[in-house]
Amino acid sequence: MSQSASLLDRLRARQWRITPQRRTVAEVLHGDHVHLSADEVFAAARRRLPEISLATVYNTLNELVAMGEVSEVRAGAGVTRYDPNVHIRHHHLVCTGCGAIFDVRPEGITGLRLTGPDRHGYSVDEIDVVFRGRCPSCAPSPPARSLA
Amino acid sequence: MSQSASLLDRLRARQWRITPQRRTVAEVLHGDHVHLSADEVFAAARRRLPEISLATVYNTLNELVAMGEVSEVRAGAGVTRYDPNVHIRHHHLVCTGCGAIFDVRPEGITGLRLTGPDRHGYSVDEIDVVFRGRCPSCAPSPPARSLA
DNA sequence: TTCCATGCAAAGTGTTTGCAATAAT
DNA sequence: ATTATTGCAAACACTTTGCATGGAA
Repeated sequence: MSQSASLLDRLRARQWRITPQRRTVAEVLHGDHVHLSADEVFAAARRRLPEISLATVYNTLNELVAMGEVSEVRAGAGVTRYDPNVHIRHHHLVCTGCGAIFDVRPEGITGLRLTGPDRHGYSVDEIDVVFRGRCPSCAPSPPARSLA
Repeated sequence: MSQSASLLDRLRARQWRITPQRRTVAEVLHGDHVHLSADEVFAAARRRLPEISLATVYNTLNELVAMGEVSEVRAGAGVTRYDPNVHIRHHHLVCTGCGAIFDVRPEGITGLRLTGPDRHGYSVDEIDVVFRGRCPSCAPSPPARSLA
């Protein structure tokens, strides 16, 4: 269930320059079911290290993503969240009401693939699957947008 | 291959108030493999109707999405594209190099589902699948981000 | 004639960047 | 001592909004 080494340990192993700010961000991102937005990471980090700046949080998150230690999850329009669980292959279940996210390991995922013509000559590196629906709290069904 | 009725026809059927601006946006969005950003829609619309404003393009796109006649495709960081092909179920193949998008109908998609515990009590309304890779032009492989 | 859509420009988001001061190795 | 990181604030890209004008039905 848990990662073999903490994010921080993995960063040390990479000989990444550890600063109080980077360490704090890494600590905030510790866990298997964490999906925080940059602002949330900033808020949480600030509680432990009041002088940290938002720019540093963004810089750090971008570096973690570039290193492949954290992945970005696009939950919806303009909503980017950061997921430190990059070691266990998984996908996401997103609530269209409140934005809550769960990691999931769907059935049938192994059969997914693009056949010849549909590959369009691409080399496929990854497959992102996002299940969208309503969580128990936002229950009923979509807020029935009125239209036309 | 083609939609039974054009987007514009569908809008008329909905008794949507047709203005030159809305008609132009609908015309720009005509087709099965169209994935334009708001800016691109604006640029194309402007060629036909120079006095159209970007705000109107955004308003119109948002209304089309709310009506369910166009869907938003989140290709990557901050890139929202609009896809008028909402009648034929399909997914997307995105090039991580140039951002090119293709509609695809992957094999094995029907077996995809969340079993009990993984459903977390959600009612699942849709499943988005995005294949990411490199198109023939951006060929090789990822630009190998340097790190640590 | 009534009501709604438009255009404009200003205001909002969320994110990135330049640069001098500062800290990690 | 060297070199990279930080914080700040300004700059950015994208999107939304308020309001008076103009156009669709």
